[in-house]
Amino acid sequence: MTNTIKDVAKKANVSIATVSRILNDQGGYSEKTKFKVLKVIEELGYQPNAVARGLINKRTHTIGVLFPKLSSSLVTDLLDGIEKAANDNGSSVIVCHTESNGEKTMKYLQLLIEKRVDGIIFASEILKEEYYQFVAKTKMPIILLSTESYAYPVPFVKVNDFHAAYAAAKYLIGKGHTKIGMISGKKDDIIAGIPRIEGFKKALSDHGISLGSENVVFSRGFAFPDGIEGLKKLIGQFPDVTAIFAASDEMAIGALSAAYQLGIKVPDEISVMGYDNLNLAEMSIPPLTTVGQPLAKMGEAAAEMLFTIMETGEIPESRIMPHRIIERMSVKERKK
Amino acid sequence: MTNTIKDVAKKANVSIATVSRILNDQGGYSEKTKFKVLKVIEELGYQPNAVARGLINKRTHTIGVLFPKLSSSLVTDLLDGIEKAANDNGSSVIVCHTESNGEKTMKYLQLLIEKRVDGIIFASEILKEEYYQFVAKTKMPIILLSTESYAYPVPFVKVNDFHAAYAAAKYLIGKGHTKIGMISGKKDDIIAGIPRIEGFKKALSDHGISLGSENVVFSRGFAFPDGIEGLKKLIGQFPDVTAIFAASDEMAIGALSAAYQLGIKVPDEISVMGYDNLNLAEMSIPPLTTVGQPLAKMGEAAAEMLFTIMETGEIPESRIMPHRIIERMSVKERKK
DNA sequence: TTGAAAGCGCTAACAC
DNA sequence: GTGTTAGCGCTTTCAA
Repeated sequence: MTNTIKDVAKKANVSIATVSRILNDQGGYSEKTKFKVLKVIEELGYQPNAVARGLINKRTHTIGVLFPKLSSSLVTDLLDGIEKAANDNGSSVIVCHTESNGEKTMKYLQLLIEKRVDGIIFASEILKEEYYQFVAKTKMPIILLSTESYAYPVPFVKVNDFHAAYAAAKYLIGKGHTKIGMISGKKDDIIAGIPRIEGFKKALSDHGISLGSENVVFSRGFAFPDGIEGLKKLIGQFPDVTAIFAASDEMAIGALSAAYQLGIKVPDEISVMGYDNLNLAEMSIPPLTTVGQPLAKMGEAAAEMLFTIMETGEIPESRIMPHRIIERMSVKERKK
Repeated sequence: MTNTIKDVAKKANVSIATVSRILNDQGGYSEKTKFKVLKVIEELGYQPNAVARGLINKRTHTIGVLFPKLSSSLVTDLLDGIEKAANDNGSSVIVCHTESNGEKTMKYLQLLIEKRVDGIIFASEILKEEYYQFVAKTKMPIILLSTESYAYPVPFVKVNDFHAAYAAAKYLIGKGHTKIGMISGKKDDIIAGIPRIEGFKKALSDHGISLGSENVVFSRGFAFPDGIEGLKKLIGQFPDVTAIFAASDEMAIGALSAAYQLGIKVPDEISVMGYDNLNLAEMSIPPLTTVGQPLAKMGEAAAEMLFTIMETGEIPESRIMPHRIIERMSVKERKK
């Protein structure tokens, strides 16, 4: 069995209180005792039991993160930031993979609550009423990451999707394009779907570019195959298109692939722009021009907001993180 | 404050022992009491405290995973499998990002031990003596994932890199290539470096293909830029090369990019083969032929081995997972 | 079928 | 400076 504070106390001929004090640097002991105790700790290879500490301190130094899926670099980059901030604050992170499944999500939420994590980060997904009520009841701190709630007062950190999409379309217009299409994600996704579509449309109409139903193609999701299909469909309904804005990098890369298959040269014949700035984006042929979200920073911010809540008890303000156009090689200036 | 078992007991007019029994389905109570207690639990929204349970049961239902980096789909796929298996076994997973840094690794190891996780998965990195001794002392179960130790008796799950590289080279030979180059990873990496290089060389020599120092190019790591540089260097020192085996998919994709920049057509002029079968591999242009590791399955296996240890106390056998050639479009048959 | 009480490993209030 | 002791929220004997 592993040694406990009792074993240390006994072997050092002091009380457990003294050992505890030394462990927590609280003062109230002589240098001599400290030295003696530390020596015994060393000899015994004693490791304080964080579970017992958590029970009494009501602080587990653990936060929980819920993701709809794990295998995507979008998630990984967010996680990277979360983990970094957590580590800097002496906390660990438990990852939960919900598969966008309501039952699984509830199960995980319950698990995290039972484990008494210090807070929860809920990422990249709609916060359903059921979820919200469940955690609100426990008063556990929660932050939304890369998503937001219109119905509940939960602080979030994300990019402004409308503005970012607007900026992307504007960039394309600035490059001389007027026949611009969009491969959008899910039409009814109120976080990553609608705002990007609306931002795109607004940019076109603000710049006097006419726009019909042929300009936008809808998909089932935001993945690679959706981009392949998207491009084919778009070319079919809008043959004049010279530039395409895809609602995710994976879709943009799918579009690149489809274009290649069809013998369409990017960016010479068609320009393609993505959204996310995943690692992928610099590895594609040609490297993808895209609108970047500072994913790692967003993850960090979310975790830090959680720590703020724990320390101050105050609910922090939501944070809109800046997006940025990342210019690479997939968009070409179009001569008039 | 959240309710405790005491509150439930009081409100239901029973002892906490009875509530505990009902919570744990242990029997020894009437249906009537059970019903009454369950009702109170419902009313109070009571959530058992897993921390207190962990303290007494000496089981936290949490495992820790150490990764050198988080932002790579290799890791994500492994994590995906680990999370799945953990969840199926009612456990959570804590992720730790070591950055291949010895100090950080030790700190994380200590953290996990203090948190009394049920076991540790150590992934994709050399198990240093210091690490091993530290966890061995605590008798905490540990599994190596996508790495192995020649010095210590720690069970592992991984692919046989030598065999896999051999298979890749043989595949290229089978396609009629005789001028075959390799963009290897780190020359002194005894897990992912040397075995792949040796497997590659062995395949060539077994098939009567002469082989000099110009056939292999070494890199600093296994990343995208290493692949770009690698291809350029290889072409420089081995201009006749018609097929290239890269020691990772990211490097292979780097090679694809470099070839594109140099105006070299893949697979028409040069065939390229990768290693890992990441998601990336099917998104490249052309889609990448590669040797696949069953990453998610490997993660699952590692987690399951951990649970086996906890249940039986026996150290399970290491598992060599099967590799597989994934044929896509980046390799072309060469006519004699 | 149920309850009282000890104790998991630790912290903190109080006493000396 | 140091020790004693009462819990944190739970499980588990032992008795009744």
